[in-house]
Amino acid sequence: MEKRRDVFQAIADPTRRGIIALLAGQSMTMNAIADYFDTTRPTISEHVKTLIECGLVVIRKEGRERHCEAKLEKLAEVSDWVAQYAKAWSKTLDNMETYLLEVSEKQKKSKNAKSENTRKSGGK
Amino acid sequence: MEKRRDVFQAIADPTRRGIIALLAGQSMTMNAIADYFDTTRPTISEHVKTLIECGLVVIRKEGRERHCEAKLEKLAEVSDWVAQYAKAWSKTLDNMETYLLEVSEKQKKSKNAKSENTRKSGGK
DNA sequence: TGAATATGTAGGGAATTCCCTACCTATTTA
DNA sequence: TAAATAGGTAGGGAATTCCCTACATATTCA
Repeated sequence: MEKRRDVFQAIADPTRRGIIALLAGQSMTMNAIADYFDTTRPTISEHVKTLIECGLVVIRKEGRERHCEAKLEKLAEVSDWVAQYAKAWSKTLDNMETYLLEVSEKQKKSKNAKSENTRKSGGK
Repeated sequence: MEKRRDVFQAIADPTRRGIIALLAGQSMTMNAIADYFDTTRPTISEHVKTLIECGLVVIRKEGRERHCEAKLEKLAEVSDWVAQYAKAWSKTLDNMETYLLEVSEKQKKSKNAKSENTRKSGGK
């Protein structure tokens, strides 16, 4: 019964991409997430579980609540995979480059004393 | 029973990602593709069909042969989706930026044959 | 403590996925 | 033209996915 739990599989489902979109803005409880969708709470719970299992979401317990936080570093696996084929479509490439440059410029300016990124949550 | 045929679903399958990897280098016939995998030819044929249906592959007929070509612009849908969350993980962001800059430099200047693949071999 | 709240999970059903073995058509070649 | 070659597709089976309705557990509140 071993299911395939990789990031590619995780983001294949539209509802899970929706959950990611929600959590990217702020962390939310299970119920709050479920309110955004037509499906039932248990179903959302399962989707979040899937996201947790592949490292895209972590849970912060707070009393009886579970606050779900996006942990989107794992999406790097996807962008790495796509990036190796980026040379095939230069137009999009330029857009992306521009976007990324812009974002990282902002980051470099705003944070100076923070340069450790050595996480090891679910790493492989 | 309409199946969901979107790019996210298409790249969720490891074999289909393998086919994309193959076709990114050069176009190949169905049989040639099938030779690279353990699965049977009909199975590969189905996978390619899926890729065609979501626009990642096109077919050029040549006699009784079907030459499959990668048409990876559609992957932009994926990279766009990922890019909107890129600000969340700066480390990977830098890698990506570096990579993309490098690639586009090559494009802007000229076509030099320089292939350093800093791929991580630890697939799964 | 008992009720309400937040969430997890079991069990199951319908649809889909992934793979296989035939079998069928189209094209090339002997 | 018959045989070989390239490829498509039907039919089916096993596993997985996605969703649901109970039901169970933990925490907070009255």
